[in-house]
Amino acid sequence: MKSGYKYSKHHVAVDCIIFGYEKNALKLLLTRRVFEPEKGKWSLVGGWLRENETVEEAAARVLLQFTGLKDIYLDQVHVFSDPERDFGGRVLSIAFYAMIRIDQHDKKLVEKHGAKWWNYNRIPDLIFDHSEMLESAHEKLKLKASYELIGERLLPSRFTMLQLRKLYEAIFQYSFDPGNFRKKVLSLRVLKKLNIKNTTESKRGAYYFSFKKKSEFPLSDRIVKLHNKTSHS
Amino acid sequence: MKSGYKYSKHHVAVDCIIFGYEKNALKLLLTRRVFEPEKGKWSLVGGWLRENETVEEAAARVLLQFTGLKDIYLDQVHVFSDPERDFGGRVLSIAFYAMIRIDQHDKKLVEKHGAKWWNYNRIPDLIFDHSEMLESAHEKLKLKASYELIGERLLPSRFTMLQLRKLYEAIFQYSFDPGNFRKKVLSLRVLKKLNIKNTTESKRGAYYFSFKKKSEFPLSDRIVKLHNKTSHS
DNA sequence: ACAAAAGTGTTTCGGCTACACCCATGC
DNA sequence: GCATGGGTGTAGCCGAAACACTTTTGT
Repeated sequence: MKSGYKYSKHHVAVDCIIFGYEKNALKLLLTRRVFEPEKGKWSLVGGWLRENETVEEAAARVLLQFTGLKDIYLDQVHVFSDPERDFGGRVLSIAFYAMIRIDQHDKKLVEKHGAKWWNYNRIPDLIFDHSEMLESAHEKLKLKASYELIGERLLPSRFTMLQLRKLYEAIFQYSFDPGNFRKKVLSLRVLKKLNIKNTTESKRGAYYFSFKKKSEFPLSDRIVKLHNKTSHS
Repeated sequence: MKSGYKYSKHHVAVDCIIFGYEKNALKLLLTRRVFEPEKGKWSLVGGWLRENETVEEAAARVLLQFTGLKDIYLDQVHVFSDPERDFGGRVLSIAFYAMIRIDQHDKKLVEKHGAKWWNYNRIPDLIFDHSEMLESAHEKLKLKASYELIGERLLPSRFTMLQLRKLYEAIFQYSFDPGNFRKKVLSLRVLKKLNIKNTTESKRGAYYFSFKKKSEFPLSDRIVKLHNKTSHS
């Protein structure tokens, strides 16, 4: 592509921290690096940025290639740009984190690329600064999860309150009070209770929930409090 | 610099959203673009990434060049990478926001570069996607200011509670209750009251405050609550 | 006298926490 | 019967919000 600029150019990569959730455990998709340097070592899933795409498109392309999934949730984490970070030369890397539903992805693609899902609390050593990227991504995930109820992109389409809570406990490494967690989550009015019970995880059986679609949100939820609010002068 | 990689390379720029604060108003440093395309139009302060520096170093270099200041607070905002975003060719831009004390910077440098401080609510049209960058930076600034007391890097070394509150009101575009704001801020225990009064902004006079240095934080502040806390199993 | 900011006190409200308690059921 | 998760209720605490009120001083 043409460019009128005459300054130095740089290799740019995207690296994806791909979170998944299965069997009450937070997971991460890692791959063995297929070229030198550090060939064969465990690495985040990444790829090179091409001429005519945004970094988001590059990350989505990499995700598609490794999981067969489109329209995956992606969010920029940070740019890592230490000139020495990649032993093979100066490479900027833009880290993204993604959330995918493990039950939906293409396992054969994962195998084909020599990738593997790892339990989040047993991650092997990673190349370069990938551990640092992972940590930043985890922080960002926690921030997001503290602002809004996540799970729609990690859990199966229906799930019990226990499964949702275990997801949060895995993300925050913290035990939440079951009753309080339930009340808080339900107060957000983003879930709907299904008339189906899961009986595999408890004797009594627990109702399944799913995330409401946009069209299912009632229009009449309270918009403003009924008393005065200080407004800007 | 040597590189073993054989993939396409990209122009990479940094653009800085430089916040300042003066006369009870939030300000932004903008410059006139000095080369084509869009020469002469208002733009964020930016520069090209060089071979042997991080993007943070590039941003700091640009800041030094425009303000004469070192050790400025800088934080990554977002990467903007639409192939069409820069009319002159494919350029990735990494946006940073910075906070500087207007009273400390070198005004001659600003003039020399044809830059100018703008009142935040009267920003002119900006080139490319710079308005979008600005908006993202503002969001990020608000997030930071909601988590911790900022002002140390924007206000003079001593300031009144009124000045601090006006800063927050400028950032959030919202009027805060003076009494409640004061109590909240003081409860954070990060400010110290000086024995000097400012009498220019009120008849009665208001004590100056300054941010505590690290060494001034008491070691004996309560660390944990004295009752049990649910811990992770 | 009055306006305007400084600074303190008080009441109310809502959300979070801890925890008690009953339910349903498989073992 | 008992252990386990499901699910509901409630008392206490704490911080935010609203707002009253006193102080000080320049005009």
